[in-house]
Amino acid sequence: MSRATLSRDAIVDTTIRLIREHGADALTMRGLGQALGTDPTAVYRHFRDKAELLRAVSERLLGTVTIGLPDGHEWRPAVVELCRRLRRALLEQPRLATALQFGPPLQPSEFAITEELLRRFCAAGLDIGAAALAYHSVIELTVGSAAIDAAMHSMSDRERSQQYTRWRSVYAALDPAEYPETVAASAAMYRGTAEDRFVHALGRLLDGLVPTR
Amino acid sequence: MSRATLSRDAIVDTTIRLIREHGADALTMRGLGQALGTDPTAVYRHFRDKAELLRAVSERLLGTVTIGLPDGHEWRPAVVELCRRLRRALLEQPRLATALQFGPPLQPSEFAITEELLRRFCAAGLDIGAAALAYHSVIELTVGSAAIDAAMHSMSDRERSQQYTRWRSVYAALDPAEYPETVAASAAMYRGTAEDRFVHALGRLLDGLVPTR
DNA sequence: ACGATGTCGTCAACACTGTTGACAACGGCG
DNA sequence: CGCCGTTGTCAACAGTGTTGACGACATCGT
Repeated sequence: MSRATLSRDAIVDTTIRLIREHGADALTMRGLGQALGTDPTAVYRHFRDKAELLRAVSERLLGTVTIGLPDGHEWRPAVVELCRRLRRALLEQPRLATALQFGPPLQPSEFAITEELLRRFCAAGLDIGAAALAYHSVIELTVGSAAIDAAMHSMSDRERSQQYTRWRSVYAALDPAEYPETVAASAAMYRGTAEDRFVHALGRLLDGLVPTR
Repeated sequence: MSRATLSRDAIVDTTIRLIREHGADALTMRGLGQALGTDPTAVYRHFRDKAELLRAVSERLLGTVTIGLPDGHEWRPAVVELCRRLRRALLEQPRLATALQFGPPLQPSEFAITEELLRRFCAAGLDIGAAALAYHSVIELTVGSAAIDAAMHSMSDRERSQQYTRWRSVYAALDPAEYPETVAASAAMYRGTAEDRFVHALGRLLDGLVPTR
């Protein structure tokens, strides 16, 4: 049992790996210690508590969102791509959605995301106030899509499609007298991937936010 | 120490009260038992586990969403009002957002919400497939707005506005060279109430979802 | 070169969580 | 009356995040 030496980066690495493999809820300090090959409490030499560790994890995940974005003067593909990436990052860590509201020790990567979105909306012709509103709107949609899809995200493609099918059949089996539209729409519910549905919703939201004069 | 007799309804009542007073995270079975004046484990005679109790809580909260909705042939005010109510219900129990994805023992009140939204979208002239997409879009936005606002919701009005102000000053204090738009928009960020911002976003989303031919 | 200093992994323990099984008091039924 | 199922009580278990004392190690100043 060699005395492995840790670092913040190494801890964040295996934390993300564990979350990817077993889900965020299954992340435990003891399990983390075992995966690191050290005593669980060794992590506390590098992070004050679990919350700070998770903040570092979110910072790592959010850091990849804004890099290498398409840089043309077309605002819309850039916004869509940024939101897709943000959604994927949020999906990796469901609690991250609520952790966004932790008050003014904000993460640098969050500032980068905010700046990028505001810049694109201004480039689209919105004044600064409308850009701020658009920013809030887009973030809310993205967070919501990630939150709803979070539970399904840990399943395999096969399981997920099975789940969607089961879902649809539940809708289809409702009493047509009480839920006529739901029964009629059952085949169309949860169609395609969750990301497809999100991109569609985002497109309609952008249509409404940036009127094509 | 009189042997108080419980019921599912009474347990759900005080559970909601505790969540309202101390937040959902602070809800513990021992605390619940104390508030009920019984042994904590007595709750397990009425609910299999904490998850089932929370499902009953969400069913109770979601049940109020669809009742007494404005019933004219104008679809838009009805959709907005329903989403506002849904958002408020979700705010009361943050975990409820993710709990929505718990698979086919769905709650009756969820079906009622789905049916109502689909009906209104069909009344707005959408075909059934577009109505399903609109349903998903609107739900995602509502859940996201609730999730983001959840942390602030437990604070008093005074605390909340202080928090918003602090937030804005953090944005304003950023390096203008690196984050020009954010600094410029700082005064416009988090303006008004969170519900105002949500209603605005929902309006723009509906504009995009239901084109005015 | 060597002792001091501070970093960092280890171990035991604490307070807390949800949950279970044995026990007993109670009320309704034959 | 006597039985029995319902339901509150109690002790206990496994698991969680976290803390403080301990000790090995590397680094640094003289």
